[in-house]
Amino acid sequence: MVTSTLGRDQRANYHHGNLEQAFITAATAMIRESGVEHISLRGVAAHVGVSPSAAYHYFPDKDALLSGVGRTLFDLLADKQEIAVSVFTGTSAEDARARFRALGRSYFDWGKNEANFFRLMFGVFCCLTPEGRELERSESRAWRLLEKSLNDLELTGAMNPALRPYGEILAWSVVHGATSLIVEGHLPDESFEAVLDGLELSLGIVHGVVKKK
Amino acid sequence: MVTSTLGRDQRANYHHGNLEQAFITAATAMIRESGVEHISLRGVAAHVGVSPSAAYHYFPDKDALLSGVGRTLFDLLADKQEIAVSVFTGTSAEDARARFRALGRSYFDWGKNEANFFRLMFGVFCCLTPEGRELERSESRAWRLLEKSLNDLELTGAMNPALRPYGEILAWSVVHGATSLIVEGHLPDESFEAVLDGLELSLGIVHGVVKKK
DNA sequence: GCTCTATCTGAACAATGTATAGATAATAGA
DNA sequence: TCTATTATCTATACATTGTTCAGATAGAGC
Repeated sequence: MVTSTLGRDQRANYHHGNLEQAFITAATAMIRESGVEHISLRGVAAHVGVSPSAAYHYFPDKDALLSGVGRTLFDLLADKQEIAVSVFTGTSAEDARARFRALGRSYFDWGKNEANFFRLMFGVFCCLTPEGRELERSESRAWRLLEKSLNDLELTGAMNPALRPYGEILAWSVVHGATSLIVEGHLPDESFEAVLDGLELSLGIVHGVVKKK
Repeated sequence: MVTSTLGRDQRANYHHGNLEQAFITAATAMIRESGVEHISLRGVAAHVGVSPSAAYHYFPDKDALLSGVGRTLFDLLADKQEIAVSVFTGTSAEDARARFRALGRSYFDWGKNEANFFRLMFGVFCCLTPEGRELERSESRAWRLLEKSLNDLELTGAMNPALRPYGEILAWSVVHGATSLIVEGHLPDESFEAVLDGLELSLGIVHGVVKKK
């Protein structure tokens, strides 16, 4: 049924299909509802239906498993953001602005609805190396979405060009900071829309492009 | 030597002076150089020179100890910020702007130089209740410093009054977000000054108050 | 069918958070 | 000053954790 060249892939089905993926999937589900701080390797193994030691054939230690989860979460967030942006397809300044807000809001919604994911991604448990993270940032889909959104804002005249060089890091900082502070309970939920309003105002107002309504 | 009315305080010196404070002090020192994720209650107790069980007379569990550390760290940060701001005493727009930057920079410096502290304060281990945190925010010295700084900016004409309602949450979000992202390695260190530049520009530019230099 | 190798299990270990019973020392009252 | 009391700390124990390692097992290749 399976050719010999697929032997290796087939052998990966030994007992549990792709056990590495099974571990990441189970860990993700358990983290989602309990938070990283309450996850044990043994618990994940039990959930997968496998002995704890089995994990060590795929991950050097528990941290590596959590980092694996983290990587998939960054991908998931990027998915959400791509979908959120794709809703607005026009080329007007209003559309560019809608895309920009959708981008920020999807980030916040993710943090709010998946707080345990958010805390893992940006917390102490997701030990991606600084090099790996730097690479990830420059290559990431989310970063390119942000770049594109800001380019649109500038091209449609919805943004002060003088602020363009600060665009990505400023927008990411604002949105990430507000999300973090709200998720951890330091600011009330309503703050996020206000922060978005303020950001939009402060980025665009010099051109007199006053947001409607 | 000690009057009977001080008996209770004196009894607190039983064996180790104020053991509760000793635990917090030791935990703080150990967290500072190793990070919360590597701290054990037993290790802290050993460092204090006391049996692990002794901790349970002052803290219901390990989390409570860490929260205690967190509370002192918020105080320490506020101290740093008060000192940073106090350097600039003038009443000009330039001074107001200098105070504003000093406030942000002291926040970032804290995060950068005391990354382990920063991660505890805003991470998953510092489980202050949402109510307590909300209270803390509105009452905190740091928040009042920020309020005052923004008032100064507005009064000296260094800031667009239309943005004043968003001032605190916007500034805190930007500075906290940039600090977090840099501390966790998602953005390079140099980003912070750029973010501050961008923030200052975006807050003030409508008035044509262009920063010198 | 036999051998080999990847894959997983079982048992073990040290370290951890925490509970409980008891020891110890300071205080209060006589 | 002696005794009883109470706050403070210790010793011990237990379940759970991450991790290691020797061995069992099942599938692949001949």
